Parts: sequence; C-alpha cells; structure tokens
Amino acid sequence: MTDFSIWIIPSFILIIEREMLKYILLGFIWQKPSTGYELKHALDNTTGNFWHAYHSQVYTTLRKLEEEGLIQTFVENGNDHLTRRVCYITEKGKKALVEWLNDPMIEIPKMKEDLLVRVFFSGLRSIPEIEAELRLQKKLHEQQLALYRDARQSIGADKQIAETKTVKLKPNEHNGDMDPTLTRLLQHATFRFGIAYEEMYIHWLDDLIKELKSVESIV
Amino acid sequence: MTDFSIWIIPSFILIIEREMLKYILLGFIWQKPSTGYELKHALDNTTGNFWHAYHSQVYTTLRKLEEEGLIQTFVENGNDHLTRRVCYITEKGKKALVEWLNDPMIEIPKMKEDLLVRVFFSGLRSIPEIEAELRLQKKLHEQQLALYRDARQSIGADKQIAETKTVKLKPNEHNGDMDPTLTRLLQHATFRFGIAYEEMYIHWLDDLIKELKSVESIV
DNA sequence: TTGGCCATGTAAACAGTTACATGATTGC
DNA sequence: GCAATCATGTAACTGTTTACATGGCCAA
Repeated sequence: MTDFSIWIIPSFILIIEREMLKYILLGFIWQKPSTGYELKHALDNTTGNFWHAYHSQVYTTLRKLEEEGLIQTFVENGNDHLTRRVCYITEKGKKALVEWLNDPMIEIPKMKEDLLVRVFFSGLRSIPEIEAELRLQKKLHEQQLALYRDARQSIGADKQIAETKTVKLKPNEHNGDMDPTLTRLLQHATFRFGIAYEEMYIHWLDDLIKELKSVESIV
Repeated sequence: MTDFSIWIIPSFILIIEREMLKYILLGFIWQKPSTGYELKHALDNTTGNFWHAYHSQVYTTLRKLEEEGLIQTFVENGNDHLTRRVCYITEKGKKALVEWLNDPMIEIPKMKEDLLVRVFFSGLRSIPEIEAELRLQKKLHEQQLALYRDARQSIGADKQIAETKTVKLKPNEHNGDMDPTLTRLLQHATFRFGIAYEEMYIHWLDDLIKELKSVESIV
C-alpha cells in the first residue's frame, strides 16, 4: 500500500538557455576585463542594436555573474581618484560561455513588432492618420539605416587590413580565445543584418503607403 | 527659509503607451465579444506572429481590463454544460483603443535578435559548428515562411471577393467600427511583413553560410 | 482508456524598465 | 557656475514565462 508516486522522476527536457545579457557580458569580459560602465558602452555601440540593456540591468547582472562564480571583480583605483570595479572572467565563466554557444538554438524566437499590432487594428483610423504614422516610421528607419551604414564603413576599413593576413583556423578546432578574423567576419554579418532589416522595413512601409494612397484616391 | 523644493512639479514627458496585449485584446473584443479561450486562439492565428502571449497572461490581462472598466464580462452557459466567461467591450474601452491608436509611435522599438548575439560571439566556435546552427535556423525560417504564405493565400481569396465591393471611406472620417476593406488591406500587409522578414532572414543566412564556407576552404 | 480539445484560472519566478540616489572631474 | 562624462549602485514596478491546478466532453 506504499505510495511510490513521490519517486516518479520528472522527464528531463532540454531547457533553452536564454539569459542573453549574462552571456553578452561574459563575451565582452572575456575579450577584455572591463567595468560595468565600459560594458554598458560596448553594448551601446555594438550588440545594443540587437540586444539593448539599461545600466541598472548591467550592474545587477554582473552581481549575479559574480555570485555564480563566472566572473571575479576587484575595486581598482590605480592612478586616479575613481573607484572602478573591474570584472575578470573566470575559467568557470569561459566554460559557461562556450557551453552556451555549443547548445544551438533549436527554435526561432517569437517576433515582437509593435507597429504591426497598430497596423492590424488601424481599420479604426482614417487613412491620412495611418499614412502619417507610417511616414514617420519610414523616417526613423531611414535614420537607423544610416547609422548602420556608417558603422559598417568603419568596420569595413578594419576588415580590409585583416584580410591581408592569412586565415589560420582548422575545422573543429579553436584555441579557446576568439579567432580575430572569424570574429570580424561574424560581427560584420550582424551589421549586415541590421542593414538588410531596415531596408526590408522601409520597402514594406513604402508599399503599404502606396497601397493606402491608391485606396484613398478611389473615394 | 521655507524649502519649496517639494513643490517642484516634474516635467511631463509624453509616455508612450505600451501594454500591447491590452489593446490587442480590446481590438479583438470590439470585433466580436469573445471568451479568453477564443481570444487566445485569435492571437495564435493572427497577431501571435508579431505579438505572442500565453493563456495565463490573456486571462490576467482580461481581469485588468475589467477592473479598468474597458470591458464587461458575463458568465454564460447557454445551451451547454461549459462555463464560458464572455467579454464585451464598453464605450470606455472603445474610447481607450481609439485614443491609443491616435497616439502614434514616435520611436522605433529596440530589436531583440537572439541569433545575432550568438553570431556576434561565435568567434569562439569552430566554423562547422556555426554552419550547422545557421543551416538549422534556415530550415526553421523556411518553415515559418511557408506558414505565412499559406496564411496569405487564404486571406488573398477573401480579399478578391472584397475588392468587388466599392470602397466607401472619406478621409479623416470613420464610423467608429472598423472599415472592413481597409482592415483587410492592413491585416494583409502584416502578413506581407512576415513574408518579407523571413525572406530577408533566409537570404542573410545564405550569405553568411557561403562566406563561412569560403573562409573554411582557405584552411 | 487515452489523448485531444474545450475552458478557466492562480502563483511564483524571472526579465526588463523607470525612478531614485550619489559624487568626482573636466572643459566651456 | 554649468553641463557633460565618468562611475556605481538600489528600489519599485511592470511584463513575461513557467508551473501548478482543475474538470468535462468526445472520438479512436
């Protein structure tokens, strides 16, 4: 009559690690020991385009990383007055990042597009109102596109220098630290994504604006 | 010597209303009084592609909408056994949705692209590993694209029938309820966005895979 | 009898945002 | 004297996700 139900072992399902910011910070710290402030700037200038975070979240996530032993931090005030807390990656931290990378994404994340929600229900609005919003969005996306193109140009200059060196990388093998040529290629690709995305967006907006204009003119 | 600092009125900044799910539900309920279960399905089949929500969030958001007086709900068990709580939009709810729509988005939301984060730090991985992940992603995005194309075809059929009717809509004027022709046009456009997005994504993946192959072959 | 669909919720944890809070240095 | 930049954090809140929890109908 003993109840064995307590002994039933739950099935282990592959849990997809999210916690993106954790791994972004680890990646940056691996490249170079940094302070929270520096990491926030690294974020703003690079990955911030596809993964934004506020400084408050950066600091709290760094505390979590330290608690988990993935980084170590030291207050350094070296030659100046300022108290800077510099973060260093630990061996455990390196291992965690590599493991996370080796566990590939097996699904596509759910898209969240605010404007599409508004468009979906804009049958309640007048066409000129909708058009005005779409034109404003077009302007904003054109600005973003210009930013990406500038960024690509500066990276592009680096890349050309890099290409003069020969690539030294065997398949299935890397030395633990990042391969600089491969890294440059991949980071360049993320900017290309940004450009392709904004171009697609602007194109879509143009088409929709045109479509609305033609409906409007019928009246 | 009185301290007047307490009287300083904070400057009022335009707060951009987010709370997307609230307005999505309001929009659907306006179109047709519905239960939480029905709303969850409407979401999954349409706006879920650009704004996902779990059923738990749907139910809690409905409670909030009711508390704010934007909807009214009634338990109905009509001809069957089931207890269904049907939600009806109130005049206040209609006003809230229209006001939200009339307050246009004045910035672009921050992109969140999980894969780009991984690509950005994949200099730590071997090229075949990266390639494998990108090919998997390509497959997943092709599946998503196929889903969008199917959805568009079914909508497209509706649209042709709709186009035989004449459009009756004056600029700056609408009757409170949604204009069916305009709504169809706009909802069709959201599917076109999905298709354009997936095509762009697949294209970008193809380019990156090719680039990696060429780097790999140098070794 | 098993699984799928209908139907509704609560609770806890986690991620992300906004606001609060402080203070030194540097250049105009 | 003022604004910008460097520099670090905490607190409260909102939004999202996961897990818990229940129960009836119907068809294979």
